[in-house]
Amino acid sequence: MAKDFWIGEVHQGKYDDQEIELKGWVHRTRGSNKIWFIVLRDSTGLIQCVIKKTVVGDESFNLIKGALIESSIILKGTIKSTEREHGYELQVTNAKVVGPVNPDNPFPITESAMLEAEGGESEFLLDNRHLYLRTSRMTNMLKVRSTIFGAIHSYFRNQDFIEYQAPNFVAGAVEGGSTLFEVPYFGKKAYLTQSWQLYAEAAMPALERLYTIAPSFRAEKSRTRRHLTEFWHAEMEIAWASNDEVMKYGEGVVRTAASKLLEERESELNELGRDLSLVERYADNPYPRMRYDEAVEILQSKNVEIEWGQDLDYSKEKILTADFDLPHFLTHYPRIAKPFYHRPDPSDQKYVLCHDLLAPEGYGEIIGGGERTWSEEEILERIDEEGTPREPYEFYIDTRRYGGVPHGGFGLGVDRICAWLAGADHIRETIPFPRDSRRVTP
RNA sequence: GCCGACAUAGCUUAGUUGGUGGAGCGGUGGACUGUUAAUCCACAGGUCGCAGGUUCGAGUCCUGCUGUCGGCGCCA
Repeated sequence: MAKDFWIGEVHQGKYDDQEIELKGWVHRTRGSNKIWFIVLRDSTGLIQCVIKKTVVGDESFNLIKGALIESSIILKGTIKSTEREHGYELQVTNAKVVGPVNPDNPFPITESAMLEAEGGESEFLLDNRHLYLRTSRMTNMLKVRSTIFGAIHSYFRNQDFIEYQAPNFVAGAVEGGSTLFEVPYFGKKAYLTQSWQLYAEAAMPALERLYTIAPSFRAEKSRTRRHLTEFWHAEMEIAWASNDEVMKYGEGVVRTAASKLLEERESELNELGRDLSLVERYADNPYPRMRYDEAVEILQSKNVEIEWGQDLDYSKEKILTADFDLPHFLTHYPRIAKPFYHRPDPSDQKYVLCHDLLAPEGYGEIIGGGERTWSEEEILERIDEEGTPREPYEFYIDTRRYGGVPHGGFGLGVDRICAWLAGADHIRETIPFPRDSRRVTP
């Protein structure tokens, strides 16, 4: 039953003139009543298979001719290299249909639906996401995504970080309570987590260097190409580290993801229409750093209405990053613009020791992080000044009561990195079953 | 929460000042011995998102609803 031969291997020249058996799905068909062509797909590529009536016999020929698009089939034959378009062909001697497609209900994703997909994602393709996954665009994107997830894991593990899991059901918010998903919990209320961070800080004194890749949930009615209600969040937390040191890891993990893509997914990126020289630039260059104050000055010089103390929203980020050809770290935001867990800068208490990493090409913020408020006194002051109740954070404050140390971390939007590095038009294109405020199906 | 669009066959869509809804893809039948989004001929496929209204007559005009898409705020 196992599958021994892969289309990708054929194109590497592994089976020239050999007899092999290919298992896969019908991508396209054409032909006459004497010769039939099937472009066969498997997870590794496409190959044209040639079926001649004189070779396989009338019965077999007619059966395979009835295999509609997306039927699963097994074809046995000989691999021949060819001067024609496909490089290699399978000269079929034996054909078998495994899972047919009923002509009354053919595969719904047609050329016309695919043409639409080049520009964006139609309602129809979102409704038929489970079938759209089989198309080359989605397949390429999922391979790119896998490489990025792998790169994040190996980056942290290679530096002795411990992968650590936090609960997804939580009692309180990390920030601004309005974006929590509430779920019934045996007569009580629980929430879906927005971030691993607070639980990571609890384990920081035990593990010192820790990371995760996990889903986070935000009940924001955001309708943008950068937002999902369920997104994959890569987070890290490290003891004894300053804002600067945390940023080095942020830069490191992003550049590692970019170079892994160049190593492993060049052809996929090409097929997705990505300009590889951009990805190379993101892999090979250090990311500049800029203080919030400088960013405000730049914006003011461009006649953008902004006052000191305002957070940088996306419309301002977009103007700021328009001239950037690399991701930039923005640091030292005003204390009043950031939540309580950010540590005030000891050299000027108006600022916090934090950073956002802003991607170029309009992809916006991909990392948010910084140094944490770590003394008991300071965390209580920050919680009170924000008007946040203390009770839900008692466990968090305890981290400071028993041997608090300087520490920091960041959260990285993995789907956003995928969208940016792959050059996707929408974050939805990078995740198999996207969830937003209007869609939880399929 | 706010702003702006759109909804016609399984899919992509055309539809004029309101007058019996067409095409391409996909499907079915047929033709064709090397096709490349194969080609050619024929056929099937429609409660024009839903509910009201105006009118002799509504896919088309008006109102409401629903759904979807795009953008803002919020963030990763």
